[in-house]
Amino acid sequence: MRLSHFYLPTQKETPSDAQIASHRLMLKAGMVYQSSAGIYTWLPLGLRVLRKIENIINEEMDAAGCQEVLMPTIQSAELWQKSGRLDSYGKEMLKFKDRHDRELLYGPTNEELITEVFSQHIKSYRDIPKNLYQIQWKFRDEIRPRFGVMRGREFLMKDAYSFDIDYEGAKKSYWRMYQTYLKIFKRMGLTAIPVRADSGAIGGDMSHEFQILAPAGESSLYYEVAFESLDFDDPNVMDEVVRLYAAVDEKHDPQSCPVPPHQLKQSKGIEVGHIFYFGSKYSEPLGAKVMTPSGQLVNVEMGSYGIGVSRLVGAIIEANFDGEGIKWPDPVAPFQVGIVNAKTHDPKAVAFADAVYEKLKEAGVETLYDDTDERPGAKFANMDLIGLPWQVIVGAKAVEKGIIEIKRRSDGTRQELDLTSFINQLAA
RNA sequence: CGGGGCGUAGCGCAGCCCGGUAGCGCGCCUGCUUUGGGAGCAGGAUGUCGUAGGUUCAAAUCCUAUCGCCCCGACCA
Repeated sequence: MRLSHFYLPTQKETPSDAQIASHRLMLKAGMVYQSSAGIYTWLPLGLRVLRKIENIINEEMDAAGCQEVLMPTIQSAELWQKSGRLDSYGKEMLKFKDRHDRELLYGPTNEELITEVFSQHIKSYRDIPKNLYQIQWKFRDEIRPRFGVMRGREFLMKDAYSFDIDYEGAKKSYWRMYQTYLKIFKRMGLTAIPVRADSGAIGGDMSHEFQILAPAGESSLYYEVAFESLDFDDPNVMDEVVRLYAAVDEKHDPQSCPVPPHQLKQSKGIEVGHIFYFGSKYSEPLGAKVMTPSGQLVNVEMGSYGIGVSRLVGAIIEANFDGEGIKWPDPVAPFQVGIVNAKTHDPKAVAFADAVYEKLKEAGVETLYDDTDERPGAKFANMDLIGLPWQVIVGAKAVEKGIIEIKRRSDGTRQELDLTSFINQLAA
């Protein structure tokens, strides 16, 4: 993509509304535009990151045997009456009426709807277990939205729902998701700590929140220091993770905590995922029953599994930035490479940079080519701000010797080499 | 929902107390110079001063109402 054709409204000055780093950087880097309190327009750069995150989630969910569906954002209030949540969910739920005076709502979550969808066709134990998920916009009318996309009113969420014949099956589904979540967050370059949690309005017995450690986080949690030295590539890591202690502060009782104080750490965390087991809480009132092998009709056993997709964009930035801007982990970066031609006045350098761009494109590398007439300093500052993992700088040596300068955004290291070597290095 | 703050050019702000018809920086446009870390000079464009009433000869400024946004708290993924 040529920058001259790309809509990237970066800003030099810090928007006054932004309090935390990720919010400030997302506005400065031209990723989002605030349309209302807690409601954002995603601009091209931000949307690319959102899509990267969605893709990782899709891949891992599919690999875990789940199937994607897409439910509507607007739901009938009638359904929520059956589950009893129409009133209990409270003012966070946005309700309105259509022209026929029928009450509708903008879905804050989808347990009711998915249960109905499921029970339309699934009647036998032979058809389960199943795990259906979607990535869809939700609306929760927060009292006070804040921190940009980290606590918006409208937000993109992956919500999955498992259906099993009995508790044993449901437990298996639960732990499969637990493991899948660790993989998903790891692929995004994050270390997520699964903490025991309250199940809140969703309800249920077994519940874990997945927290990213960050000072800007809104949750307070306690965890065993051993979490910090976990090797997530170790195949046995699951046993280890499950054994370790971690809890949100409401669930943490210093009296009964099994971990001695010197092995316990306290931190702020950003909740990026939450999984629940809730049995027949929704299947019973909504009549979702299946036949067992012995011919009995039983309420299906359910769990639900959320990931804050749009929140993750903010959370990843909170975990990866410096004074110059964002430092995207490779798997979620909007582009892998940014090309800066530092000699826009030199036709040979322009031709060289054009060629570099074409070759990277041919090699299938996602590239943003700053082909504008800005001065080098402005281009460098802009590249650092938007935080692409690699910067390719075309300067005097490119024209003379065919050597390009490569800057790694994450640690600032630079190397000089030819383009082919760089492409090979990317492929490795 | 309680407490506080702010709405003036695309962004950041001054002007308001003490009414006299709007300004600064960045950005944007033109020209010349410049060209490896957000350039310099010269010229230029851009405003229903959030909205609606009111007071006044005259309102960005004073009064009333209203809408929006932000911060702290409580609440929440």
